[in-house]
Amino acid sequence: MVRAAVALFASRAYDGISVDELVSHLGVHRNSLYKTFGSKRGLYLAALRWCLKQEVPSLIAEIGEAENVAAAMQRCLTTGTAGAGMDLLLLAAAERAPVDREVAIEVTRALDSLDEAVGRCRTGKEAAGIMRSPTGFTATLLGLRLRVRAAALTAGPATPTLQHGPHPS
Amino acid sequence: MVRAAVALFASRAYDGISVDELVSHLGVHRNSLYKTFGSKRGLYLAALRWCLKQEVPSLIAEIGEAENVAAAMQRCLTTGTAGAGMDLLLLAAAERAPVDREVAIEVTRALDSLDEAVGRCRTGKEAAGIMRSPTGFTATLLGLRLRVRAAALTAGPATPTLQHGPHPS
DNA sequence: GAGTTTTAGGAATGATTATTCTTGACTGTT
DNA sequence: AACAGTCAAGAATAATCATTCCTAAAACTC
Repeated sequence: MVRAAVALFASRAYDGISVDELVSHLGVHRNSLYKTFGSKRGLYLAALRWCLKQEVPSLIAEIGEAENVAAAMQRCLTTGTAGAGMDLLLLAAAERAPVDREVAIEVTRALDSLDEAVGRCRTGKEAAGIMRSPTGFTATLLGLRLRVRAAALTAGPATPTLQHGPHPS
Repeated sequence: MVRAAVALFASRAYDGISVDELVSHLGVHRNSLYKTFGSKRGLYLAALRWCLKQEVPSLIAEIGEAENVAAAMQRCLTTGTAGAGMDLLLLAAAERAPVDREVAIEVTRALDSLDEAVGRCRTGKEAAGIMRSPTGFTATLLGLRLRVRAAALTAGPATPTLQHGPHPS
């Protein structure tokens, strides 16, 4: 159930998802939603936390197994659940974190974990060009995913998952 | 007037800004808003287009005058109106572009212009490490600004404009 | 200075929102 | 079989949303 909520909250902005849409797509019905999570925001926070708890270690593992920074980026952008997970992180950072302190805390904690993983990784010091800190890796990751999402509507809905990858070869 | 709309739309998500808030912060009153722009979305598009038309050349100029890629990044992140302008671009890309095709077209055009400027710049080929295409520069730029915004609420409102710059020295 | 057109200001409107309440069906216990 | 409690399903509620309409004031023309 939370997984379906993650997919919905990752697709559009928080205010663009109505409770009616949640209960119809989640199978669960209105009363249980409020009984279990208290409010729409409660469900959102639960979805965000569940998503980050499983997404951040997954991304860290991908980074650790990559042989260089470019490969790590590629892995992060193409790993299985990265689509919905990273989109939710992206939306949370862009539109909820500035107005919801708990979301901000959750988001910064996740991003800091990623930074630390990049710094610990043996490929961390390879990022010497423009990204002098591991923050740059995380920022580039989010920025690339952002561009893919932003361009999705311009070329028809038949666009595959990734098109603007960092290295086409 | 459009400038004030840019500042508002850059601060929160599109659905989080009500028309009441717009007319009270813009000085102009409801009737003229609908007479001039037709709808809330019309005003949003006008604000986005006005903002991009003046922001993108400004960023391109900053990139062109920088002596290396790191300096270009620093310039882009600290230039005068970059705050509101880049925040609006960021929010438009994250939450409006996936659901509004005209916004998507506007955003991708702006980002592609930035890419082209980076590629033409004499410092473009310096980005050899992880960003093998100029797209990486733009992505990192957006990602860094995204992190600053996301972390703004975690450490109290007294945080200065930039804290997570790419190189603290 | 009178008449006409525009403009401001705010009160309706109708739709949609998140949340709660009521009603009816189902389950477990004795 | 009878009763207590849980749960689903949707109707009601109160607020807010974007948008339109109406009335009065102001500005411009002649």
